[in-house]
Amino acid sequence: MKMPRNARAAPGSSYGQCAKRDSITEAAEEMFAREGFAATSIDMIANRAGVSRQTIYNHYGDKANLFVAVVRDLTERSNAGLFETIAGFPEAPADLEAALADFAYSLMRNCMCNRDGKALRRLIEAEGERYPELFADWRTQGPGKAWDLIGARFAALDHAGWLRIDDPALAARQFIALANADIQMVTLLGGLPTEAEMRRAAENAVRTFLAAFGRRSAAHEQPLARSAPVAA
Amino acid sequence: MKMPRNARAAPGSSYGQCAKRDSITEAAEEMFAREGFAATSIDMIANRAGVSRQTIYNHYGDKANLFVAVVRDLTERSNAGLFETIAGFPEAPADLEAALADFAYSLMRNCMCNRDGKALRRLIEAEGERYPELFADWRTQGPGKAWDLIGARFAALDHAGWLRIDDPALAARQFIALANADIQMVTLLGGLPTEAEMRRAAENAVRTFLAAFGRRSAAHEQPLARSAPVAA
DNA sequence: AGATTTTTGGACACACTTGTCCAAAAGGTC
DNA sequence: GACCTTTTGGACAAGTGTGTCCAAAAATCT
Repeated sequence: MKMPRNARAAPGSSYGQCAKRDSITEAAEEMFAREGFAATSIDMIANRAGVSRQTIYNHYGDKANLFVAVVRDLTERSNAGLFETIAGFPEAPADLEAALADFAYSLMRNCMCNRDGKALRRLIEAEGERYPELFADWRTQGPGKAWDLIGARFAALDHAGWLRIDDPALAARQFIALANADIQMVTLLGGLPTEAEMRRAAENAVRTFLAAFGRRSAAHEQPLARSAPVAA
Repeated sequence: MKMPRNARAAPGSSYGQCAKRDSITEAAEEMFAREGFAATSIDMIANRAGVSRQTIYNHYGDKANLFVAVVRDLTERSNAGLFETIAGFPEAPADLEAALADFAYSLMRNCMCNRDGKALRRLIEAEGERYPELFADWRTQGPGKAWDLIGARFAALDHAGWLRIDDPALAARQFIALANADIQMVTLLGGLPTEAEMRRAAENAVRTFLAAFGRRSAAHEQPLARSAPVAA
């Protein structure tokens, strides 16, 4: 009985099939991200997945095919995590600075600096120019929407009197960029920042973001007395 | 007569030699950056350089050797351009916002978004994790020093009453990060932003930077009347 | 248990790449 | 022109990678 290959959570019958498939994609994600497309051989993937080489050809037919499957998988998971994280944007926080720092932290933790985010970023940097259509989906469905969504949240905070923001999407991009300021060097060289580094990066980013976009009238009488920043 | 290979600008005799060498490194830089180390073959480089394959082996002996030469070359040129650009940091500008925007623009134009910067970034992203020692020099001699230098300039502007900055190096990182906010998507996918895009990115970045670190007392009486940002 | 499907390992052809060797050609120097 | 160096092209061996074929083994379904 031939089973459809795209049924992800088939009940019992194709359990083994999906397990093999998943172990293959997982191994391929790791290897492609670490070594790049050209430097990763099918045998390396088969080895890491604990699977015969032929099984990979049975499932994916082709190295290129496996690669696009990996990219699609990574894109879906990455975007899903992104929107889940955005859903936790602070609504009407008691402490705006702390709430935004928490949000920035979880954005780093769950999206930019987790395994999927790192892998996807490296694949995009390595192959994005040669195969732009491969990542067109990611671009429009991921960051494009994220900027709008976060921008909308900022606009809401503006409307509620917490912030003063003219261009919400720009503010969203700058918020993320500031969060990246302290960790870009780590991620660029292939590493992942520690949780403490991400915490500090989030705090530094939000302090500057609020200095630029915050309304100073409410609780902070003297804008001069900003707390001393933590060296990164 | 055996000529030393490291004399870059030897007078007349080895003119041809250096021309060959340079055309090889130039071609290798292009190919390695575009295709990655593994996917670039010596024949492709020889072809692009208009040189026999054997000549490459005569000069560099090894593919790996050629690669480190490329990285070193790129690092040197990139860092030199970086410091040259930093030397143009505004001293006592009549219009601080315009001056900083010009500086951010030339930083993008001459460092982050030129050919060398793009090539180096891709090589680091692709091979930085596997060969960290290859890029250790770049990291300490390039961005590490740049942050300190730019930070010192910011500190001077603070001291002169133009800005209010607690952590100069952090401000430098955030300044660069803000400049990247609008162009990171373009560069990530392998492209280079247009000059107009870089101008707008610089203006957006500096507007937010000054909103966070600028002294509002001087000329701007009402901080509410920020000019409308330009959509990117 | 019997039937069906998937998986496995190994052999295979084919193409590509690296790095070497070498003799002929081209180029510059005195 | 004679001398020396570099360059060239081509042949070559060794290794590696891709993708296919196939029969035996294992797993799964009924």
